[in-house]
Amino acid sequence: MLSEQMEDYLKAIYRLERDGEPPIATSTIAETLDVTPPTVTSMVEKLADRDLVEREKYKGVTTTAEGETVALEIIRHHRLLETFLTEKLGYDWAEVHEEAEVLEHHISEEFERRVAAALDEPEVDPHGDPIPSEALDPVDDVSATALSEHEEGGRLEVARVRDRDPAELTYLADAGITPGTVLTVDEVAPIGMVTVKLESGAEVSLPDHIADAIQVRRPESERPEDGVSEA
Amino acid sequence: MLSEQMEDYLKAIYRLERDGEPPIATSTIAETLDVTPPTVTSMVEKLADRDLVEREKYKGVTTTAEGETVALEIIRHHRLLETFLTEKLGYDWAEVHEEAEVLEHHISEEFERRVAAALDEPEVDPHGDPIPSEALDPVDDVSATALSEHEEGGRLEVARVRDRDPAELTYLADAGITPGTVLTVDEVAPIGMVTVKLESGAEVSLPDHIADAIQVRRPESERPEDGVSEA
DNA sequence: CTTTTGAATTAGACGTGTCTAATTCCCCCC
DNA sequence: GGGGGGAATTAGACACGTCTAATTCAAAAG
Repeated sequence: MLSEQMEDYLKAIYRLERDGEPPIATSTIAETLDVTPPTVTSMVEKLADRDLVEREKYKGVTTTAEGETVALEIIRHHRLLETFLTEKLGYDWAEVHEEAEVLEHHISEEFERRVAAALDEPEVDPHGDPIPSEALDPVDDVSATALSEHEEGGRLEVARVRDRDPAELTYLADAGITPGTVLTVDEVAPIGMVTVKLESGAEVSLPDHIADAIQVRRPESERPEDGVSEA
Repeated sequence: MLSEQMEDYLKAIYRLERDGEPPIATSTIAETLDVTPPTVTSMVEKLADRDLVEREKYKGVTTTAEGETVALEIIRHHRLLETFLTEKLGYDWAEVHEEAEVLEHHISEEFERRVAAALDEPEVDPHGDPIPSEALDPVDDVSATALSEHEEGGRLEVARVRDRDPAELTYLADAGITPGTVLTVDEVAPIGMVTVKLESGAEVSLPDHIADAIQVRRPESERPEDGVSEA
């Protein structure tokens, strides 16, 4: 699992990228998170080791697709929580931030889903900020069931990998599967597994529970920008 | 603040005390929390340093009144969360434990109050276990307002200190205020402060926000046992 | 093409929570 | 009342996230 701190760094870097110009400087991150620059350097090294950010020494960092996925996930948690606290628990909208800031790191995906459902899949939080959607538009799950139905054989682009377990993210990344990867589903091989073929020709077999985390779309479809700003 | 781990140790020790015979052995705690005995020894030393447990070397530990307060607080969080997840988010009662186990360490007192209110101050959780009450029976708050009204001048016993910030707990403990302490409210001195007099004759002035955390009752009143078992 | 200077990194340290291996202690049994 | 044996503690290590102080780098200024 990613530590709470790693999630915070990723979230901060992602936000800074949207405001200013990437790459993001060490000192900027340090100020944002209220830590010293050496601390940022060492944390950023760890993030880079896990391919969550791209790092150029002395220059700064940018998030990778994978890092961005994590950041969006946390931002989604945050905004969903703010909405929930306001709508369902009667918090004043001004006081939800602190609570959400903590809880965003500790809720499960199950909790996220249930809260979103209870709120009727909201698209903006009480501050009016857009809540990053769980699924990015024309999206399916690469899973035995979902795929045997309609996309089998077709070219698909990985849109997101909805998984917060870095062991699995790393596993997928090592196998060459990250957001942006184009793949085809080869067959719905042994029970409980899915086999996909990458553009490189490599074939990868995945257990269903991992395949389920991969969200895909048709390669050429437009990608409506996901508006995401300050929380 | 207490770490998540410290809270877990306290909760475990508290529970073990209720089952078996105190003092609780190092090895018992180790098994419960799935850590090694040396780890328990070192953690227990820290807990003892903060007066959250009483320790007898080579014998074991028992919780102090202060440690018990923390344990009960966490257990209350846990059971309130289980109830909330079940009632309001449609979780199956069998699957709430994991989620509550994590969240119990991260919700604020505000969240706790609002959840309890939303559930109509429940007294048992979905497993049927009693939810430790926020206030112990005939209880008031030692705060400027609460006290200027009815208990001014009377003898009061400290029932609980509802505060999870150890800096404040330590501050109070150092001042001689812990559960069981008998005190009188001297006057509602400068604005935003409360002055209390201890049996020792010492006078302590407290800012309202700390005084608010102290819950008192009349000294001789019965203390109906707070039924609390497994979660 | 130097020099300067401010930012970034390295070096070395610390507190927390954990571990394994070594040692010490308590207490029961003969 | 001395041994043994099992439990507990000490010793020493490590990963994490953080810090300060020292060093190195890069890019702008001359």
